[in-house]
Amino acid sequence: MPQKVVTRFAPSPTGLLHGGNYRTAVFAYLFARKMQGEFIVRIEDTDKERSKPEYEDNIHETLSWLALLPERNYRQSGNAVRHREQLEQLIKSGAAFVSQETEGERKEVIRFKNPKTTITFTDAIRGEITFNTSDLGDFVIARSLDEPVFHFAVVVDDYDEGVTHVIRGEDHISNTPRQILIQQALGYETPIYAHLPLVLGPDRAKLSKRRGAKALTQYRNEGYVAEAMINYLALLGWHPEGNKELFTMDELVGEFTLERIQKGAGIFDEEKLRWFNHEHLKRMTDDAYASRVRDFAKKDIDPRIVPLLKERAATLQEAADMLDTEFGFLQGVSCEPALLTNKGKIAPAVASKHLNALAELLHDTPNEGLTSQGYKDLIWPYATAEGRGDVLWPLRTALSGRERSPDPFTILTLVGKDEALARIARAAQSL
RNA sequence: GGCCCUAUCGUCUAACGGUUAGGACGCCGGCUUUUCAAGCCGUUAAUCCGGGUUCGAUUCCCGGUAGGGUCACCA
Repeated sequence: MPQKVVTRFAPSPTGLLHGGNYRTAVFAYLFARKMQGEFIVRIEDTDKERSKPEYEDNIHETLSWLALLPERNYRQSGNAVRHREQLEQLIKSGAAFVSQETEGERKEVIRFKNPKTTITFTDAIRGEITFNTSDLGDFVIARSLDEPVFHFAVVVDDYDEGVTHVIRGEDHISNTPRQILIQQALGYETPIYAHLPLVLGPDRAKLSKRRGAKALTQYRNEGYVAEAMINYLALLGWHPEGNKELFTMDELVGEFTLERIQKGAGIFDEEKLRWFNHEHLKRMTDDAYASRVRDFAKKDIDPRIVPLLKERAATLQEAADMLDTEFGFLQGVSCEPALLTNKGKIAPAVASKHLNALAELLHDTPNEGLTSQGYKDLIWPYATAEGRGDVLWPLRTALSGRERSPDPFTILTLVGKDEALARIARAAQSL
């Protein structure tokens, strides 16, 4: 029976993580699930100066938002006993030594004795990569027996946690040879490496907080949904066979392969993310959609407008905003003459004449109301005869009180005949 | 600078020696239209350059160029 696949996401909690960071998590998660293995998360907090609990919390929060749930959770600082033990062993075996320093912050650090050899490993995405380790020198693996440095701690942790596939960013390629050196000195098997292409910002530079890359949680705050974010991230640097682009998490798991990961870097494109978001929003059931908007906007939402909202809003934020703008007419209207006349383009007398005529037309309709199409059938002949712009603009603004809104027929079905008549009368009066 | 990685429309990408180089986002145009959206249709747009290999290169090899990564007592 083949060894069970274990992948890991190993971020350091030294800041808010961006899309590039989480794309790594997406790939590691997808691959683990595809192989029916385990996905684990390890918080690399060996840098005690810069690691902050709030960043760690943010990582877990984001991961659970994205539904990238790990089988196991670790914190690197929790493995201190093993680190010390393995460090001592390395020193005892002569593979590492305590070095007296003339520069730097400490008098003594622990260095790895570089065997000055050639390391070749097969990257699952790029193929064979060869390094000569000579120019690495005797690199530092710990500040002291109890303060291991990244290169050393990752090696021990990955081994102890049974990690079989190290899926990480391309920026780690040049770290790989020294990690392999440590593995060899410790007698560990080298895992399979898969170095992902970098995610770049619009400026073509590596995505970074300094350059304005957003924390992923910010997208959530801006009304992006996890389904869309996962879908977008998965397709940034990877592509399944065929032209399909919209996927659920389970579909992605089914299609995922390391072989189809891109080698070249990709740019994070918010426009495309927005499109994915809208598509995923549109695919939700009305109930699911309503509850998302309700949770996001912290407001109740009229179930009747859900289909309209779905069509118009690309993000939950936009939907929430429309509750007050495009759909604000549900709460009532106050109408300005300037709006009713489209800033004077329609003569007030003409507008009020049409409004009164429309009121008469509506008056004779059944009280239970018509469908949107029904109202259109009722009004259309009159509007066409009198000039659609002159008739429909005053009608729509009288009913909506807004420059932008759904069409008047739709509004009619939503506010009902009586309320509509009241609004029309009030508008006509104001002219 | 040394070492390493990479290179198809503006962007994300398909092609695994033979295609009019396909799709998607965006852009632009049209249709629809009372507004704003949405929707539908359409247009524009790419194999970095130079050598090989081959009957035939986006595809394989070499070189160049460009971009990126990395050279910490950060991860």
